[in-house]
Amino acid sequence: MDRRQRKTREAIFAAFADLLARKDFAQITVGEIIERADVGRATFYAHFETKDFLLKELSEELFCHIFDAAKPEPTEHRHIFSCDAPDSVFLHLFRHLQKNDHHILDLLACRNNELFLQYFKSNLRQLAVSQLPLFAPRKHESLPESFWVDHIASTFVETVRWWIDHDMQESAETITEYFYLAV
Amino acid sequence: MDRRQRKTREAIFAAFADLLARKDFAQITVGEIIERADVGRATFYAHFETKDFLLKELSEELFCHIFDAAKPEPTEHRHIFSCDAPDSVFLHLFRHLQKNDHHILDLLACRNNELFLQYFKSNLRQLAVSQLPLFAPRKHESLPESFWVDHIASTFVETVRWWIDHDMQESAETITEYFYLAV
DNA sequence: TATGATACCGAACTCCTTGTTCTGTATTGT
DNA sequence: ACAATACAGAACAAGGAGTTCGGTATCATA
Repeated sequence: MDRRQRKTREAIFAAFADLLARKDFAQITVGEIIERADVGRATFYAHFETKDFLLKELSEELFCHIFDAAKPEPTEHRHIFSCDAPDSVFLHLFRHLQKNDHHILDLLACRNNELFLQYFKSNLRQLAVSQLPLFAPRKHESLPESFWVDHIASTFVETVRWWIDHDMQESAETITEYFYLAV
Repeated sequence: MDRRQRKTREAIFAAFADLLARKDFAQITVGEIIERADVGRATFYAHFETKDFLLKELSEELFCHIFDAAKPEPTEHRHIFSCDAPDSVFLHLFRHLQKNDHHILDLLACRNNELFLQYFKSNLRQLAVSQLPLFAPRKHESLPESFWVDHIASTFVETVRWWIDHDMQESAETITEYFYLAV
């Protein structure tokens, strides 16, 4: 890709993420984004069809990053990600989130972004399916799998939100413990 | 309150709820609302400061209705609302929702309405606090209460959403069972 | 039934945001 | 050096939000 394109794209992403840390998605205007990104109006629309597509692409990029880092390698066996193992996949995720290196927390803290949540949960569901046997098999048998998977994904998101609302004072390990206790 | 005011207010609420069943909150314009409600533009703004305030007031009215119907009477004892009791408060809620008599399901199914969810969860948290001792005391002791309460409220909302997504084929009793198993 | 207050209608208006189109300029890869 | 392409920036049309105002209908009260 052209270096100019890359720089413009990154500038828009950065400006957008900055704004998301400050205000809700719905309140952010294209005018603000291009001003902060120092980019022409036509340029913005050459890169992103609409503001919603910008959020969509940003979400995809963020999750591609965080979930690739968290997913277990295919060569590894599942049992090392068991609930109490210190290197649980979810502990990895919580640790990754704690660093907030890609503004994911800002997107989660900001409300009015159902699209973002859909991506998050969609990725989490995939993860949950692979981890399903590790979650209390007793429940697993008496609940529809889709319900169970949804519940794990939702609980993860809500756990992170609770963490954010409490200024993330707990360690990633403690939060992981809460998560496993709740789910 | 003046009869004219009441009628106008109700017409706007009805039109708004109708539209919410069809499209997302963000996509609904004031023009559509007043056209469907057959009400003048200035009249709308005489009743509701903005479109967001309309959602706010509608939410308040809906929850006032549904939670007043669901809350246990102060004269009754808490223990009759125990987990397995057929007249659990949450079963009441699920039954009430199933009827969808006040368009609450439409508001839940429609995304992009974080404000509505805030009201829902706020009410649910109050309910959850009063029901707390009935939820697996083992967990209760090892988790912060606010986390626990949030988790119950969130799980309820997500359970309803799962129900909606699956066309509400399950009975209210079955969903209540799922809810208690998950939480 | 007369009257003053209040709610409503509807049109015109301003302001803001979105998304498009255009011209000229700068940067890229070759 | 050159052709392609990405950019800036301004001007533009379209549409929604919220306001203002003069005229009309409905209310409560006497």
